Amino acid sequence: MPPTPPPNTRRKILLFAFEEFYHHGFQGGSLNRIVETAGVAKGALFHHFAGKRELGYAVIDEIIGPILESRWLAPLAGAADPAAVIAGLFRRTVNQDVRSGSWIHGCPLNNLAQEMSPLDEGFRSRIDALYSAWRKCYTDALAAGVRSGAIRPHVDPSQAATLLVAAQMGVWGTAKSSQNRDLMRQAAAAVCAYLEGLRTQPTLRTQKGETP
Amino acid sequence: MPPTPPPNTRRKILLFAFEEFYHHGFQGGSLNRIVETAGVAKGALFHHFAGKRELGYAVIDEIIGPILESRWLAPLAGAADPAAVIAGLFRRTVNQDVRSGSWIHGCPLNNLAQEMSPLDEGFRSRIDALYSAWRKCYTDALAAGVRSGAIRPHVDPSQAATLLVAAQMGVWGTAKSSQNRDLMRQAAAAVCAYLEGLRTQPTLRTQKGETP
Amino acid sequence: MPPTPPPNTRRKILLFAFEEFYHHGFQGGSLNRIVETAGVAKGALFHHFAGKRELGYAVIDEIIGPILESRWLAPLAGAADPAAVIAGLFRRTVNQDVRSGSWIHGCPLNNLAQEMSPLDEGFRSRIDALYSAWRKCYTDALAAGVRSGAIRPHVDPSQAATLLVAAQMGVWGTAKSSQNRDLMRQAAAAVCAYLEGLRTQPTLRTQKGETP
Amino acid sequence: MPPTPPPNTRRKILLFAFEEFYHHGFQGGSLNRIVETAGVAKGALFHHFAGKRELGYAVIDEIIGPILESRWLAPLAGAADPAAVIAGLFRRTVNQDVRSGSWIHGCPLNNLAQEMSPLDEGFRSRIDALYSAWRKCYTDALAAGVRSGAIRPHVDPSQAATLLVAAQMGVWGTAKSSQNRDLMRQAAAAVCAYLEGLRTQPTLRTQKGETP
DNA sequence: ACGTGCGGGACACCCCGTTAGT
DNA sequence: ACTAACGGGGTGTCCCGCACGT
Repeated sequence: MPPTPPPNTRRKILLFAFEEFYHHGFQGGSLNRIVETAGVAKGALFHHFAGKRELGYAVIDEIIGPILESRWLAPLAGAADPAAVIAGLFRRTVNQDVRSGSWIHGCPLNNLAQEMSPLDEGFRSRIDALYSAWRKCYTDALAAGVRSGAIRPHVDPSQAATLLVAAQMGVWGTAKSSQNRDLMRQAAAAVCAYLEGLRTQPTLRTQKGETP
Repeated sequence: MPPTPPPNTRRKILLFAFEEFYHHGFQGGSLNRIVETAGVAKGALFHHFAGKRELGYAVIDEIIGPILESRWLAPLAGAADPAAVIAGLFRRTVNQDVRSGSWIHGCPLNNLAQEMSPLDEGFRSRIDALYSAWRKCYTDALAAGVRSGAIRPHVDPSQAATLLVAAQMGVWGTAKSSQNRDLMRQAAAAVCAYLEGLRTQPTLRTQKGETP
Repeated sequence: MPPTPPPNTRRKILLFAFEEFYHHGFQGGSLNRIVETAGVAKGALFHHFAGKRELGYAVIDEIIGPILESRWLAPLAGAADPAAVIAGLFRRTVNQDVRSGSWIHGCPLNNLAQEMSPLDEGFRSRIDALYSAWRKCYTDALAAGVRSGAIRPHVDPSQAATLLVAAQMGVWGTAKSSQNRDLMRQAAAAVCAYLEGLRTQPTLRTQKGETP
Repeated sequence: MPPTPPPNTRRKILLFAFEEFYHHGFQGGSLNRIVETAGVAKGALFHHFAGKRELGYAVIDEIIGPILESRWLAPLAGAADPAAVIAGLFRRTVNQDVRSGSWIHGCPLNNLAQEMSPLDEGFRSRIDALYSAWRKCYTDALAAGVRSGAIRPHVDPSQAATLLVAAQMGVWGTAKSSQNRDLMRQAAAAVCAYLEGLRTQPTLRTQKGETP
């Protein structure tokens, strides 16, 4: 076990590549800029990654995937009231993105999805795998909710999950093109209202993480 | 009456530019390819448009805007049952896109929105104007429905319109990254189910243009 | 005799072409900019001039030549004390150029000479003709001064004229690259001192047109 | 000790760039021609220089500056009779340029000065620095001559230096636009006569390197 | 494991010139 | 006399990728 298990050039490149592609798109992103801002040489990049495309793949696998897992999937584990938890995630993430300013750049996964899915099968399959996992997570949680009685019985978990993921894309897309905080909040509120309609008892309105 | 029954090079460039940007994105789109496939010279392109960016603006203004108007906005004029009409538009357009194969490339407007909104204010404002018009059209139609009794009274037309437009983005985004016809249809069905929930009397399920 | 002998598009083009080439050089000058600022169409330019090169020739023949004649040559006609008159012209023109701000761009004729003489024989011969006329004018005036006794007898008029024209180039060149008014004035003063040394009697220092 | 006994691509590019700009001007010079004649790739050029402008800067700093130093400045170091040395430099350099044929293209520094000084501050300041050094060198040498008695006491060293540098511009400018060897020699002779007038004792007329 | 120098190729841009037409 | 549309070609730029070297 080395003291610093090398300065981990590879990880550094990945992080700056994520930023670059997030801000300029994949095609518009520049490897030169990445290595410059990361403070490493071109050779280092090509030592760790076979090319620009493979770097993009790695960004999805090693950066975006884990973010999705920790932000959207893990919090749902064993949720008693899945619709309420999902609504809470929406509200919390919207607030986080508005505060951090990253809401202007949209959702990293959706950005790559829209830009690269039709152009490269490697991107498409990786992105699709993440969205599939996302839908499956929601589907399972909602199905459990139906069984436990927290979700209305007539709800189709799979269909609702598909709509919720699609709506997530749409909410962040709306934010990006409108650059209007209120509109983004309104879109998120509409999703929350839809989620409320899935629940059995229309209980207390507010979840944790609300902002004034 | 123009001097020559115009060969309308400008229009030809616009159409091929739309195709190019639709298939490769704006940043990935190549002016060389556009003039090559359009069969015009570089000089002609730069005679009609000041540069790549202005060509992109013109594509939005003169191609995408009218498509949006004729496909999604005009059919809603004076609709007695707006939720049903919107649901019909969804089903019809999904079917059209699946048949034409264009569903793989997503929604032209959404593509540009995701790629260019944060990078260029000219793109952002034009795209936002179209989405705003879209939302306003839905809002007005739903509000009229509330007044006429076709839409449930507790529905917030503006919020529902925002969700519907966001969901449209999401449906086509889902299609693009999954390249799965059934998933796209499921997403569209979820939107239609949501729309059904907005209506006062749950009448006969099927609109024109349904496919199994 | 027409009232306005057409709006004289040709003349307008010439004047704006002179400005353009004066400010951007001939190679760097843009015909598009010329016709744009002149408010005429490309066709008009190519109707009056066979091409960029011929336009440049016409600028020399019809704009720069007359300016040279009226500013530097005509005032010397029949001068009793040629060295004093030439010195006065230097001082006056330096002051004019400093006031008008054109000193930063140097001498229009010298600019074209340096840029185009080795590249195009048409330019070179026209420019050389103007400089030859300039030198001949000085030579004749100095020779007359020698005969009249205003100029010291041992002075070689031709050699002195050559030096004076060369020094004029150098003064304006110095001004352009230094962008230093004092240095330009110092260079002009050195030329005047040289001229003073050509005169027979070192009389009163000041000529007309001095500035404080 | 560099890794490989360096093929010194950078130096090769600089030399060919100097030639290109000397013959076609900076704006008229073509990077394509430079890399082609130098036998290097475009990428190599842009690896060593940030762009055309920076390449031009480097040509001034690394090629023209040293030439000026070695040809005009260094020979004056510790000259006992500065006016005679300067006159000798003029005669020698004129002869060199006539023999090599480069006199047709004028003075590389003056060419760039006339073309680029008003267009780009980076060029202007670099060029001005060289001319300032040139003037300072002459000024110091003449001032030393005044102190040692080799130069007449009433001579203003600074003013004379300014005139000499300006005259150098003019001599080479005259050569370029006239393409007349005799005229160039006459102009140089006029400068030498002027220099002779600065000296205390009018000694033997001829310096080394005279040609008929 | 990582850095330097370099290879080509493609890109957007824009320019000068022409032609068909009024 | 004057114009709009158009033709190609050339420009500087810059990018991705590789082959050495340490």
